[in-house]
Amino acid sequence: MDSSVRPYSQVYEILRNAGLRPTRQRLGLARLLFDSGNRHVTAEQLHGEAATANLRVSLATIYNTLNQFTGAGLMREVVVEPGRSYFDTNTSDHHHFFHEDTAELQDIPGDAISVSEVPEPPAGTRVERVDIIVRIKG
Amino acid sequence: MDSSVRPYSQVYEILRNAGLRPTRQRLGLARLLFDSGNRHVTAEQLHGEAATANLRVSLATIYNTLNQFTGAGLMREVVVEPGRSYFDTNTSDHHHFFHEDTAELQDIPGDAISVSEVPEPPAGTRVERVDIIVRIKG
DNA sequence: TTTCTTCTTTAAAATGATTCTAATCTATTG
DNA sequence: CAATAGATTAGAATCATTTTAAAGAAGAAA
Repeated sequence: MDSSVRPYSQVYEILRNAGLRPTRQRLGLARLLFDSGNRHVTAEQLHGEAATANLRVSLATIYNTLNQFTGAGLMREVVVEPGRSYFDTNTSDHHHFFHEDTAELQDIPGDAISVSEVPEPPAGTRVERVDIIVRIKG
Repeated sequence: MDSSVRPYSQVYEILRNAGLRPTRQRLGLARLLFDSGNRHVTAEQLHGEAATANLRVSLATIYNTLNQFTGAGLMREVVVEPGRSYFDTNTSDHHHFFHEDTAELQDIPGDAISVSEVPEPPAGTRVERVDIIVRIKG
């Protein structure tokens, strides 16, 4: 149980359970994403962090991985701005503040917000998810 | 008060009030947008409609116009999907259904939805707007 | 009207985010 | 350890949107 090995074992399981091969790049990215609380990242951001962490990963792989993680339910995609995607490691039922000045996303804590009445969806459809974005300015 | 002139007079005023020169393309687009109830359009869609209506407008002008109308408060931009922008002619306080299958936007009628408690924004910020997207599937 | 100035439109190029391609690697299985 | 199925990569391609610079139209002044 070497201390340099332990950090990997957690994300290793996450990947196995998601049916994704635990490759070097996926393990590294998973560690960056899941080892430090809830995170909101763009592909470019994560690419930069990977470089800083001496993890060589191409941008294409960042996109693949982010999409695979999202597909596997490990992350959620949050759309707040045209032309940029944010990925959120918090998959529980929650909503967001979006700082229009800094383009940063922030979780709205706990039950600090909720919808009083989810409206009846049009006939023949079902509600998949409700997204609330509270846009704020400095 | 020729019937072929009347339709223009309404949008003419809209543009004047917004401080935008009533050019041929802006008048035409305004008519497509505001003359038939609330609409949700993408730039490409509007470009197609303009062509159908024999209004020659470049795509760059469609984008310019949509952004100017939005800046002037005549429309609202609704972000639901990465990589595509919807513009809504309904600027009143309301929210949306988003059909994930057809990628169509639909207004949530009247007060059929509301936020019970808008959470306290982080210190030093104010709430600019609250967007609710109810994602539905067929 | 004619002219002048300013704002608009436009085609085409540029940009930025994301996806695809096809070749090269690597994890897993036998 | 060899075979194979899946993953990674650099670079090209794509798509929506913005910019550029030049030509065109609107408003104001004369």
